[in-house]
Amino acid sequence: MPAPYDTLCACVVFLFFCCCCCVFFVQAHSAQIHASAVQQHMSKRPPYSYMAMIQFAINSRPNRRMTLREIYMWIEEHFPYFREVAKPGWKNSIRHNLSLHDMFIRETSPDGKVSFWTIRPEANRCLTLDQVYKPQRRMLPDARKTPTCSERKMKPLLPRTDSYLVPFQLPVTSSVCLPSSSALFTPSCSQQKHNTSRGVKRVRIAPKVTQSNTPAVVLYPQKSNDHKVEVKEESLCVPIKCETPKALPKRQASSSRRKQQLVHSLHEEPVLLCPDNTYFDSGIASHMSSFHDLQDTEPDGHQHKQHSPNQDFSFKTPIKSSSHLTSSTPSKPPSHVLREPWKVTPVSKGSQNVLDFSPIRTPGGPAITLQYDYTTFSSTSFNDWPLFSSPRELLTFAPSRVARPVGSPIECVRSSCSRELLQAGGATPTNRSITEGLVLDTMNDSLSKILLDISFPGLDDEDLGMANISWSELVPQFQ
Amino acid sequence: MPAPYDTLCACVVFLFFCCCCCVFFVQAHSAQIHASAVQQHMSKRPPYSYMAMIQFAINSRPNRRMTLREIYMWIEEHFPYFREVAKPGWKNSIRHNLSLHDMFIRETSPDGKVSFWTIRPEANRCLTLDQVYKPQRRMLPDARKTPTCSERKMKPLLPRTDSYLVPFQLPVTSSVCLPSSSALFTPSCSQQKHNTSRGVKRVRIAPKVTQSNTPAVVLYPQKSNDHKVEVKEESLCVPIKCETPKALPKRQASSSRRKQQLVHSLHEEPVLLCPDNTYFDSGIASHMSSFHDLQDTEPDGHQHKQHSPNQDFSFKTPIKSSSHLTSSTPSKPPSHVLREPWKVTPVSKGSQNVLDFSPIRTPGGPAITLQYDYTTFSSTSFNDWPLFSSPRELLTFAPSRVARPVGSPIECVRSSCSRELLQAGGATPTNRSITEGLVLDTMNDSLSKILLDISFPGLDDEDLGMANISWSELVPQFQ
DNA sequence: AAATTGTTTATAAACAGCCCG
DNA sequence: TTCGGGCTGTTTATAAACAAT
Repeated sequence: MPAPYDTLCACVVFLFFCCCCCVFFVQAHSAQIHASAVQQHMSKRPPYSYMAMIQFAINSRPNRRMTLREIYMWIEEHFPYFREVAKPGWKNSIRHNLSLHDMFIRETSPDGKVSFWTIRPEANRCLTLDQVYKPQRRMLPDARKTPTCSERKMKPLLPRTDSYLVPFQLPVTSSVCLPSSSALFTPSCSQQKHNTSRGVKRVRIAPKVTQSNTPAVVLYPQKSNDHKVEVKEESLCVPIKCETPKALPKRQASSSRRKQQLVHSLHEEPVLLCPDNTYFDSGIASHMSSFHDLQDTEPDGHQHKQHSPNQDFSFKTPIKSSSHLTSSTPSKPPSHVLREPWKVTPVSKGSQNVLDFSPIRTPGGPAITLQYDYTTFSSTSFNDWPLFSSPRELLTFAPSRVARPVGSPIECVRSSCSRELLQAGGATPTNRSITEGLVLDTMNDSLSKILLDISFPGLDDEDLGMANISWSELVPQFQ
Repeated sequence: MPAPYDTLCACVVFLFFCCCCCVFFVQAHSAQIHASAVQQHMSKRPPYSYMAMIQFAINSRPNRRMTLREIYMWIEEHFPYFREVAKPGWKNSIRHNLSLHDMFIRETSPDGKVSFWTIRPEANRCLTLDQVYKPQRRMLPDARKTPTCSERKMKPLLPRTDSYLVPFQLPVTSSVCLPSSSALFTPSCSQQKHNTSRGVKRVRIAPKVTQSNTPAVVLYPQKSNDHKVEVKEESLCVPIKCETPKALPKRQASSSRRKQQLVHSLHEEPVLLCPDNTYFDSGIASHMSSFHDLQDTEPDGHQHKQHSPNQDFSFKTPIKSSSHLTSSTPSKPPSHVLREPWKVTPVSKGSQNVLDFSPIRTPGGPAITLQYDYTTFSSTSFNDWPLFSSPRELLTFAPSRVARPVGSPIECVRSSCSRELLQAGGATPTNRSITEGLVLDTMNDSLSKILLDISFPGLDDEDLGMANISWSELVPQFQ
C-alpha cells in the first residue's frame, strides 16, 4: 500500500531537514577547524604553566632577560587567551611565579630604575615556545573528557600529558645501558588511571644523539595545517650548551621525592667561567658550540663582578601610605632558599648510615663538599647513573647531577622547571594515544642527547592540544 | 496632672524591660569575657601562619621531629580552631607548607615506613608556642575593624601585627651603635596607613642581652586572666644556640627585596660540627650553652654521615593507579632550591660592578666564595651591619649573615620563617595600640640578644588577638 | 579500593616599596 | 613638594590535581 501523499511529503521534509543539518554540521565543522585552530590560540588557555611561559618569554630574547612588563606583553602576544579571556589575575600569577621559583632571578639596572628578570643559567633549559609548540593536526572529538573535578573559573591545573618526547642528554663517555624500552619506562607515565582502560603504554627510547651542536631541544615539525603558528620572533635562541662544571660535587641527591636539595660547592674560586649565559664546561670538550648567542647585542652588558658591593646598607624606608588595588607587594626576602651552606647534621637519631634518609635531610652546605674529588668527574660512567623509573625522573634530574663520581653518593638535584615540561603537551589524560614532543636539554655538556618517545598504542601520532576539545567546543551549535 | 494608671504601668514595664536588657547584657558581657577567652582559643583562628605553627609543633618535641599526623594532632590540640571550626582543607595547607618551604625537611625511617618532618637546623629559630604566646588581657570592642577587603571563608591572610617585640642578637664583639630608638625604627612598622590616623608610632629598643644562656626567645608573662593557656607540654625546647660557622662567606646579600639567595660555602671540609641539632660556633666562645637538649632521648639517633650513600639508584616505579580524593600527591623534586652551586655569571650586560644588582642575580654557588677570607669573620664589626629600616628587616636578616667581613659585599640571606613572626601578633591593623611580644633568636652565637619593642602610644599594653573582636562577636545577642 | 602522605600549580589576596603624575 | 595611585615584588592562604605509598 503506497504511502499517502502527505506522508511522502513529510518524509521529504524530514530528509531535507536532515540534509540541512548535515550540511550545516559539515560547514560548521570545517569552519570550526579553522576557527578552532585560531580559537585554540586565541581563547583557549595554553597548556603551559606560568613558569613555562615565563621561560618561553625570557628565552625568546637573545640576552635572556625581560622586564615584567615585557613578560606580560610577550605572553599576551603569543597566548591571546590572556589578553582576551583570562581574568586580570593572571598577571598576579605571573608575578607570583617569578617570586616563588628561584629559577627566576631579578637583575636591577645600574641606576636601579629597571629590573630585569632572568633565568638562573644552571636552571635554564632554554625552552622556547617553538621548541615545545606542536601545531594541532586534527580534532579529537573525544567527548569522554569527563572532568573528574568541577570546572573552575580559569583552568584550574594544567592537564597532565600522556606522553613525552624528551630529548635529553646522556654521558657521551659511556654507553647507554638503560633497559631498552618498556621495561624501564612503561609504568612511568602519569596517567595510570587510563592504563587500565587503554591498555599498556608503549615507551620507546629514541636513538641517542651524540652531536654536540645539535640543538638541545628538538622541534617536531608536525603537520601544521592552517594553524597560524604564533612563534615568530621566537628568537635565535640557540640552545646554549649547558655545561657542567669541571668538578662535580661529591654528594649527589638520590631520586627520592624529597624537595630540599643540597647545594654543592664545586669550585674553590669564584672564577668567572662564563661571561654571559654560558655554562661551565664539564671537562669534556664536546658540546662547546652555540655559546655565541649569549653575548647578545645589548650594549649594557655588565661584567657582573662576583663580589659586587651591592647596596648593603639598603635602608628600607617604611611604607608611605597604602592602597589596596588589584596586585602588588615587595620587600620580604625569600624564605625557602637554602641560604646556610654550613654542614649541619640534622637531629636524626634512628639510623647511622643515611641510606634510609631522604637526601635532603642533611641540608649541609656546598662548602662541605669541597674537598671531594672534583677530578673524578671525567671518570663518570653511565653506570653511575641512577636509573629512572619514569620520564618524570629523567626530566627532574638536574643536568649537572646526571654524572657523578663513581662511588660517591648521589644527590639528585632536580630541575626546577621540570614539571611544566610534563605538562607542556597539554593533552588531557583521556584515552588518547599520542606521541608527544617535548624537549629537555639537560645542559650538561658531557651528556649526549636522547630522544625519549613515549607513545600510546591507540591513536598514533595524535596531536595534543586539540584532544580535549569536546564536540560542543568544536561545533557550538551542538550545545 | 498625674499620669494615668496604665501609663505608669507601661513605664514600669518599659523600665523593667530596660533593666532586663541591661542585666542581660552585663551577664552576657561578663560571661562572654570568659567564653570569649576560651572561644578565642577554641574558635578563633590563631594568629600564626601555618609555617609558624608547624615550627611550634616540631619544636615542641625534644628531638624536633614529627610525623605529619603528629603535626595535625599538635595543632588541633593547641589550636582547637582547626579541630572545630576550620575546614578540612587546613590539613592540605599544612602539607602544602611542608612541601613548599624547604626549611622543612623530611626524614624517612630506616625501613622507609615512617617519615618524620624536621626543620633545617640552620633555619630553625626554635620557635615554640609558649615563646610567642601572649594571653589576652581584656577585650577591645573595637568595632572599627573595617576590613578593607571582603571577608573570606577562612581568614585569608594573617593580619599584620602593629608592633613587634623581637629579641634578636647582635654581635657581641662590637658595640651597638644603632640610633637609639625612633630615629631608626620609627618609619619601620607595617601599618603606615594607621600612622596618620593614630599618630606617631613609638619604637623602643630593649636593653641588649649579652648573656649567652638566656633563652633566645623571651616569653612575656602577660597577665593572663582566666585564659587557659594552651601551652602545656610545650617542651623543654631550650632554644639552642644557632651559631654561625667559623668563617663567614665573603659575599653577603644586600637587603634588597629579592628572593633568591646566594649560598655560600663556608667550610672546605664537611666537618660534622654539630652532631645533632647543634649549630656551628661562630668563633666566639659565648652562647655555647643549651646545646644539651639536642641530643635528645630517642635511641634511634643516626650519626648522619655526611656522605652517606643514600639510595642513589633510587628506582621510582611508576604509579599504580589513581584515585582523586581530597588531598594528596608526592614525588616531584623541589624546583625552587638553589641546586647548582656553580658560579655562573648571569647575562647581565648593563653594569660592570654589581652594586646595582640584586644580590641574587649572581646565582653562583657557594663554591666561588670559598677563597675569600673566612678569617675575617672575627673581625666583624657592628659597623658593617646593614641598618634596618624596619623590624621586618631585622627579622628577615639571616642569623649567619648579620656579621660580615668589612669591605665585603653584603648578601642578606634571610630567614625563611621571618614573615610569620611579624604576623604572630595576630592583631588587625586597626587603631589599637599594642605592645607585641615576638621573638626571634637569630641563632648566631656571635650575636647578643636585643629586645626590640615596638609599641604604639594609644592603648598601651593592649592584648592582641582580642582587639579585633567586634561587639557582635562579644555579645552574640547584639547581632 | 580507599585513605594518607607528599608535590606542585593556580588563584586570590594582603601588603611593602617604589615611581610617577 | 607632597600625595595618591599604579606597578612591581614578596608572601601566605586556599583549592585542587595528582603521585606514591
